[in-house]
Amino acid sequence: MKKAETLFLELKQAGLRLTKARQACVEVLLASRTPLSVAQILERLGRKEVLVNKTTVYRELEKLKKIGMVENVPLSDRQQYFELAAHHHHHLVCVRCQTVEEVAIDERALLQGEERAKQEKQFMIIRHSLEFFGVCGNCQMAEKSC
Amino acid sequence: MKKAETLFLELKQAGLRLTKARQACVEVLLASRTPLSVAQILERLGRKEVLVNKTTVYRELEKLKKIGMVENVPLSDRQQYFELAAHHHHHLVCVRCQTVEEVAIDERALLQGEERAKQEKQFMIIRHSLEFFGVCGNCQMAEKSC
DNA sequence: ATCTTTGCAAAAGTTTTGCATATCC
DNA sequence: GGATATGCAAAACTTTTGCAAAGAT
Repeated sequence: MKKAETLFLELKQAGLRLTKARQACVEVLLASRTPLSVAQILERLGRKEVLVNKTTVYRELEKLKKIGMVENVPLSDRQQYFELAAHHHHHLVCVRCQTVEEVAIDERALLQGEERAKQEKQFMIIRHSLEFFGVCGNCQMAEKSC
Repeated sequence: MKKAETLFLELKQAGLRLTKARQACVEVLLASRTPLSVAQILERLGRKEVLVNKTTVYRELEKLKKIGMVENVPLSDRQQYFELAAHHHHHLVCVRCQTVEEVAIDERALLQGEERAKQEKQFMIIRHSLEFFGVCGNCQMAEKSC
């Protein structure tokens, strides 16, 4: 896993200044095993005692996306979720309790799909997103006991 | 492809009444090759001269989802996209012009991922969602000419 | 007749914008 | 000093809710 210092260096190389808010946003994303919503990021910034306005967080994430450090993860249609691009992986989303876990996948099949997109549709693929939706173990148990 | 009549029958079997609004929503989804947002559905209902309130459309889609006829497709984090479950496939999204195309994929790799989720994480998988993001042929050409 | 469905208006939640001020290099 | 970044308030969007009226079986 990339260290914070490495990411900060990338920021400077991309021409972004090293501000408190920016560093803290990156640290929060780096420390999270799962994608985060803006609300979650704000909450975690608060815990670090770095008070940042939500507008700033939105703008910050937009900039980090632009330089390719952060990616959107379409877990929900109501709200954006973000993760470090370095964290890219696939997700297991519980439709009951909304927990998100990671799952390993053989990416070869996806590459095959990307290849087909390139050849048949002249698409230049930038990234993909694969999510599984279901019910986690805990929620299955909770349902049984009803 | 399923015909509208078949779907209407399924509605009745699920205990949903056959109203104008409901029929028209199903027809619009059936006629579309790509997932639709609520705004798009409203617009197409308008073209069919079936005037329906947006609240109704939201509620309708919720009911159709509940009986498994419709699915959410997480193409965007800002707004919901819906498609008939019978249309399930994978998408190629152009990040410039937002066009959505379909792409064929060997689903075996996904099944393998679902299997792993079941065994390692005790997840009961309901569905998956796979999207590719990139730049379509048209937009690539448009960019070159700048 | 009854239960379902609908429309409307208002509320709630998320994201964006404009502008003045502060901060970084 | 000059460009970048930030906070605040307000606006713009999407989605949800409550309730009374209309429609389907």
